[in-house]
Amino acid sequence: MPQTGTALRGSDAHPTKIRILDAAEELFAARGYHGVSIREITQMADVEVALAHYHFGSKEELFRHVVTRRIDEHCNRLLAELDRAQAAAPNGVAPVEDIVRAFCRFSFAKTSSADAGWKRYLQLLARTSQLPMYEPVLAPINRPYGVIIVRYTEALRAALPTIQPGNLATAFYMLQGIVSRLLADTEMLERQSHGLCPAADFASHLERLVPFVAAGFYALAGQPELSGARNGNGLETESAA
Amino acid sequence: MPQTGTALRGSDAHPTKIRILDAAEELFAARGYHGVSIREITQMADVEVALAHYHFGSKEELFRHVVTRRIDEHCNRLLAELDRAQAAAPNGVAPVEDIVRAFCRFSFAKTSSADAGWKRYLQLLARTSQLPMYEPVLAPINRPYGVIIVRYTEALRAALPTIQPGNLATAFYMLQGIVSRLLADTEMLERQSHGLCPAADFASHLERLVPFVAAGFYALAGQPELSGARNGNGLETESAA
DNA sequence: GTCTATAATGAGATAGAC
DNA sequence: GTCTATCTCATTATAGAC
Repeated sequence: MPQTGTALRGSDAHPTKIRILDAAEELFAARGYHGVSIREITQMADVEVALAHYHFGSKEELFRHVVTRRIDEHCNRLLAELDRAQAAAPNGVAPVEDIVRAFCRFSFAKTSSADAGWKRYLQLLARTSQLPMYEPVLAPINRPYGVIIVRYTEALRAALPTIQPGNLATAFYMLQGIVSRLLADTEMLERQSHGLCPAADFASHLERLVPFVAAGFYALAGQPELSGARNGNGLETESAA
Repeated sequence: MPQTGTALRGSDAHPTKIRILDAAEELFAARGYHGVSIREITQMADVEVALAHYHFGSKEELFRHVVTRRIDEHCNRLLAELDRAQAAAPNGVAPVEDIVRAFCRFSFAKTSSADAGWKRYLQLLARTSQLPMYEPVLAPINRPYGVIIVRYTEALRAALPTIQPGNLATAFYMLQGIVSRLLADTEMLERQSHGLCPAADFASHLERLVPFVAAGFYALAGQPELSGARNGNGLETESAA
């Protein structure tokens, strides 16, 4: 009988295509795109090298597939969390704290869950998002993620009617930097805190992140927009003796 | 006459060793350790491939030299800025705002100055510090940087006597995440703000970062230490319909 | 869909003349 | 210190049998 769809192989839990994607996800997250070879990936997946090319064509295409496999669910959940926060607010305007929490909830939950695949995918995004990768690879990430930025920015503006646009964009960007670093998880926080803040304890991270970031937003909401001309505001270090 | 030290070549502005280091710094910052070949580096430096091996031995050694070339001055300046902030305080206890500013000043100034070398070095650190690199390469970075963490943590604790150790470590870690992302500079902020926050305008970044982060520190200073047992605090997403 | 075999290229590193 | 030439190995990718 001709099997038209992807079929499970007799003995293995997952079909070849999935095994390659899983291995690629793990290795790309650990060492980046250039730091991993297809041979390593197929070796970890326990399949022949040629199968990676058969299923995905090229290494670049494989990387794209690793990202696009989860990006839609990821973005949908980020939006769903925001919707939930706004629905819980009486007038539809969620407070900053709830918006910040909504932005973290799904990622933190997946990273601290038993689902190693999601954890590695989020690590991969967090670690590579700070590198300027070629557009063909980065485009499938940036396109859906752009919607998230817009929706959250709107929600934050509604929660902070007095905030200036530049302050809002920068504050949200700082939130993203914090979340990204927590998801990248190089155990730096655990080392710096001498074990007091375990890298995997995302419930604690969230309980600290929310008041920290919310207070930051409120502080910037009370600040006027910066003027274009600034002199002597603390960035010159060369002239001083 | 025998020239014992490194000598300038007749026509070029810099000696070979420096040219290789400069090219390596730029390329490693742009694409990471694995994304660059020695041949690319020597080509950009306009020297023969063999010279990279003559001067530095191996690619890994070359990368180490790129980092260690500036790490001491970098760390000394970070400490000097902190000393300056503490000296300016009447009782030697600098306020949080000044400590945060001290932590950013040197890096921000160098990145927005005309010195492209420092900008790339800081980019390299910011971009690779989120990747779990092998110890032999990362050790020369982490050793001197560890002193910075300790000194700044002590200063922050003095400024915030009521803050709990876990909250302090996490807040400082969040500050590092923000600074790191700003230095990595993939122009994400500029895109998200529709050009309102130019990536290179670090004076504005600092004016927004300081009140944001300081408010976050104050918020966490008023929070009790987290208890070990936490249930149902907002990280479960699977069960809900 | 899976395997073996191989093509074609680029990598890090070294030897030895100058 | 610098250059040419080369060694050795790993890489991506493909062709073709099963």
